[in-house]
Amino acid sequence: MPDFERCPCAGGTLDKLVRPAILSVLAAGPLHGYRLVEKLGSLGVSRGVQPDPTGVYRALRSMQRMRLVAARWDVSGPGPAKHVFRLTPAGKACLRTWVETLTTYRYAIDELLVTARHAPKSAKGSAKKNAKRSARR
Amino acid sequence: MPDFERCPCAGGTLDKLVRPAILSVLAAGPLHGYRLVEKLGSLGVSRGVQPDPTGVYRALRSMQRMRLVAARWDVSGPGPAKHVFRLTPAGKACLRTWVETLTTYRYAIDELLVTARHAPKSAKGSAKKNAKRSARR
DNA sequence: ACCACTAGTGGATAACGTCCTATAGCGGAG
DNA sequence: CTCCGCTATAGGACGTTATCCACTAGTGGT
Repeated sequence: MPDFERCPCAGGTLDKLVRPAILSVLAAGPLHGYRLVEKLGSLGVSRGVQPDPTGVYRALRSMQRMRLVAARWDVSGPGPAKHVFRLTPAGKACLRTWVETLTTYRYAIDELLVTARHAPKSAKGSAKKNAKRSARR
Repeated sequence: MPDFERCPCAGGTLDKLVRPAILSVLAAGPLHGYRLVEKLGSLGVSRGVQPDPTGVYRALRSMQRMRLVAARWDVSGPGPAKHVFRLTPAGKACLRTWVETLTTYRYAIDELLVTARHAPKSAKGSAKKNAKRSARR
């Protein structure tokens, strides 16, 4: 079997969870981008690896344009200025929508897993082409 | 609250499942693209709507280049020529990898759902910021 | 002075899905 | 007979999203 390192099946391209993850973390309280990245990295959704900061920052700006999060600059503490984000009511509504969507998505994956585990078993067990699934459809 | 019609949270962009879905369907036996699209549409992963044929065809060609599926032309029946695809052993291995990946992914979604449902409840519950500001750098 | 860490960003690229359009075979309505 | 519509496949253009690389800037340690 070939190496599936850069095949989507290896999971490298399964994403789309950055935004709901951000919203989830922000739901616990305002936070600035850098800490957010750290939290996301420890969230399990990231499977151990720190998410790309650029992606997080861009998602934040996008969500800010959508009024899902509001931002302010914090220059009080030490170090560089921090961009602190907090959820807006719209962001909370968005998160609730995400919960519904992800629940549906989870069901879809469940169903797909059942379908996937149905047939493939062994590499040569498909000698039932004559078995005819008579009814059906 | 704004309309979330074109927000990712509405689920319109949750995808990445076309490839494993194709592999799953093909695991049950060879099929040509058009029927495949129909099957995928009735699979629940598609939430009722037929997947975009172009996307399916492109995924098929991509997977053909990766030797995950093999194709032949069927001109025996009536109507236009049909491109019939079947899984290769590599394709079956890929599907098994997908099963592992999606299982992991499902766990990540579960965890994210737990996190998401943790805090947001009402719009005013986050009055605990003073509680633990002391420690931590 | 140099370097590492914190904090935030822009550019380029690639993957993937989606909309619109085009083709070819073929069967039925007018 | 022509037009229409369904089956079946495919290309072009576009938008979104993630990732890699490089950059600015503050702060403190060697």
